[in-house]
Amino acid sequence: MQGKNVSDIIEKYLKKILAEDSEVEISRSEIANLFNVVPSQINYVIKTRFGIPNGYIVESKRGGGGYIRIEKVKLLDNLDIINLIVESIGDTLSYKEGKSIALTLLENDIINNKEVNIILSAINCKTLNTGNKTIENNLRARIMISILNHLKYES
Amino acid sequence: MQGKNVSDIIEKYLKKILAEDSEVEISRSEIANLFNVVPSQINYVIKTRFGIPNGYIVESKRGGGGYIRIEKVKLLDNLDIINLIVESIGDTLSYKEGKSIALTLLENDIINNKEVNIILSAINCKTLNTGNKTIENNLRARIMISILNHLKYES
DNA sequence: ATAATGAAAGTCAATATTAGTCAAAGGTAG
DNA sequence: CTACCTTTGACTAATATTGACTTTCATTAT
Repeated sequence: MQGKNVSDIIEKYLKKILAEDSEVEISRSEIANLFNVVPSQINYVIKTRFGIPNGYIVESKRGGGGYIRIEKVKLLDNLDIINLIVESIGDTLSYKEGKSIALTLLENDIINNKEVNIILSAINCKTLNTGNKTIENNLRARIMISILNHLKYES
Repeated sequence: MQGKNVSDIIEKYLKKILAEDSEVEISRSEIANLFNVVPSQINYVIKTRFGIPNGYIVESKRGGGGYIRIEKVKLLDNLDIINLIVESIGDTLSYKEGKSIALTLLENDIINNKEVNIILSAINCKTLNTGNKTIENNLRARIMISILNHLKYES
């Protein structure tokens, strides 16, 4: 979240706009130029910081008049988004992705700060470590899905 | 306890900042350089002097713009109860036992009903099933202990 | 209409830049 | 001497940056 690397700065820039507008539409090359980075870094920023787990949906178009549009989704307006998140998990989940999901739930007032911490404790790398990363990620996915499914009915 | 060794000096340095700011963010290599030690010694200092028992939480990020952030947290007054429960768990925990722990926490106003349900979702038999009951119970113990440890403080 | 062209964005893998782990070696207190 | 703590460094892991190559789409030329 700090500003020592360009990806974080670009993330902040975009989120600042999204804090007011619920949607941004950018030209990849323009933004890349603005921050003096290679165009594909914009894809990197989007992929790592604006996925469904983070509460964003991204659309884009190539060719002439191309664009990238980032939309902030609201879980309360549309509980189906939780299903999207569950789908995006599939059967494997890293801690980082799990954390993004928990923070998205927090932002949408589905859980509070204490509950974020409970969830993060449960899916923690140290906690879930079994010596096998694949098994760990499968387990984390199952735990997160179980929690999400429960939240669907209780909130 | 005095500054005869570098680890103590680094500890003091960081705690002096934390006495005013409740949070420090450092670059591992910079601090290592500042005190003329190998980078991994910073990890040693953090591990031995800034753990949860000491009232600190540590977050970090690798790669470009990486950092280590140390946050001082406020320990809560339910410490004794939670410590007792943690000790009673050991390294194995059945779902039934886990459920009674969650209910004990509820009775003591350490968590609320929703939080009980989140915990139960996480330690559920179906969620944690790996085909091996022993492993499942070990895992459940680790998850519960991790959650309990985080319930000791506020962030 | 169809094909060629150019202007976007996407993918992926190599490289760079951090921090983490672990165990061996070196000190120090009792 | 022994047990514990500190220091060191080789190896590992995660994250960021870069650029060559690919795909998609609108426009222009035939």
